[in-house]
Amino acid sequence: MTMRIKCLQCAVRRMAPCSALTAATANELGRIVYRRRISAGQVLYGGAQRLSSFAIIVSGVVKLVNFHSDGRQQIVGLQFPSDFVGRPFSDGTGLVAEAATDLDVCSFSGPTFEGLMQTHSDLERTILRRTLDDLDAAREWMFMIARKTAEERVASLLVLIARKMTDGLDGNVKAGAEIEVDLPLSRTEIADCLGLRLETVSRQFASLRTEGIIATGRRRGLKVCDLAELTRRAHGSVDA
Amino acid sequence: MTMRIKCLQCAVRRMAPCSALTAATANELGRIVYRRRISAGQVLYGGAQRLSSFAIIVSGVVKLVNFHSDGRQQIVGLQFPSDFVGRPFSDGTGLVAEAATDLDVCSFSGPTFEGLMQTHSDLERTILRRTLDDLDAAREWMFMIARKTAEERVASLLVLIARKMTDGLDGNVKAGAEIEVDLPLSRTEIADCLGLRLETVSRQFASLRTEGIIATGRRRGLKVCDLAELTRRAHGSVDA
DNA sequence: CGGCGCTTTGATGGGCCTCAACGTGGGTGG
DNA sequence: CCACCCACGTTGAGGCCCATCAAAGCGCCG
Repeated sequence: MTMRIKCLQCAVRRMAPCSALTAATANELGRIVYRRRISAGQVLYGGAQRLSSFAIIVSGVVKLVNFHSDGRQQIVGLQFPSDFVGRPFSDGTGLVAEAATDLDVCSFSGPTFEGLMQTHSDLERTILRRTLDDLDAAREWMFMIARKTAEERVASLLVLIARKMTDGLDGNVKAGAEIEVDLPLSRTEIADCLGLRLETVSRQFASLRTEGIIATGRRRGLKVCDLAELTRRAHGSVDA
Repeated sequence: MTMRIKCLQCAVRRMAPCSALTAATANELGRIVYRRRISAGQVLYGGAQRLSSFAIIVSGVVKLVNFHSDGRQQIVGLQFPSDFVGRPFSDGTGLVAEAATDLDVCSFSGPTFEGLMQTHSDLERTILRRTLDDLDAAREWMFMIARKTAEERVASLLVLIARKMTDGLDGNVKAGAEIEVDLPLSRTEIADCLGLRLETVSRQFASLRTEGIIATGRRRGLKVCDLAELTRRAHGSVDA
């Protein structure tokens, strides 16, 4: 009951998967959820311990990393507030979900959540829809990595981040306005996202900066001065 | 009834999604399925017509292509016999599923199949599991494209194809034996898969050929002479 | 202040792309 | 039957984009 009330006040309620559920299922979820703060660098699932838990992000960003034995690595996905994080029905596939920033999440134990999925088909359907969207996004991202130039990739990612980090906010995102965000990723992580090296990313930042399209703050600060031009440089958008 | 009998004789019965269903659901599916032959180049879903249908591949290979307005394109997935082809709950995402070879499929009309998914949760669960596997595969593939060298990519794809095209066959695949397959893709399509240009693919074939690891037949013929070495060159495998 | 992590900038080289020409097999029609 | 064509594959030469190696700048914290 208290849980239900909390959910009504939740910052991501409109977009989160829970909003697509029947009242009965939402109620069940409310009984098993626990709110957690997770600090940057912690692993949500995967890795050596074969962690298995599920979460809905309330604030913060999660990165999905594909590690390779020889040291090469690739970030294969990013999850933002209201996204669902977890891999049902698997003991991990070499993929690691790691907090890129500090997080607030609604967390569920693995077995409990999977059990609920089997008895409540609306929950299962919601997860299926999310998974299909993730799959579409992954394939868009693949195109970006395989076929776009370094500038296009950096621009694409910045547009994505700018959009994800500002929606949910009040009408601050009026077209043409400058957008200021704190990047959730380091230069190295951006490079890991885009299939580039960090030096290349840095050079692309410098290039966009001298052209007045973006401005960079001290550490992870970013100001998008000309979103329209940045979008143009991206030559097509990605979705997640 | 006749359908059920046909299913019992189906070549992909063991691995296809239908085998994971309850008898009742399988029966329902049997009532709406129709067997089709599809010739290479035809579109299964996506594209201008916003086609929506679902299929289980009995024989042949389907490619999922991401087209871009400026001509760039990328193959973001391959589907082999027993795989499920379709995109539920969407009118297409710019992705096109196209027959890479002639196909035999069990086909279902879009709305009918989606309706069945909503009333039969075991079907929905099966599709969810498939989708999760596809997502894992897509992310493995992403790593390959982003981080592997040209030789590693070509070797990875050849290992994948050799495996997919020979399993389901009788014990022909004894370790160390030579494997002969007909490639389901042209050089251009292979390049589209791997984020390379066709000339680069051709050169990698030449290099592997002179080293005696593979031999190439007249057109699409391929003989893997040393699967162990080819696997080593791949530096890690991909799954679909 | 000095050490450390992250970012920036520079110099150089290599891997793959690009453009171009040639080879080859399969189908066609006179 | 064979000359012709066309799609596809192969091979070569050159150049560019990005990786690599190296060093210096900058903010942060002890």
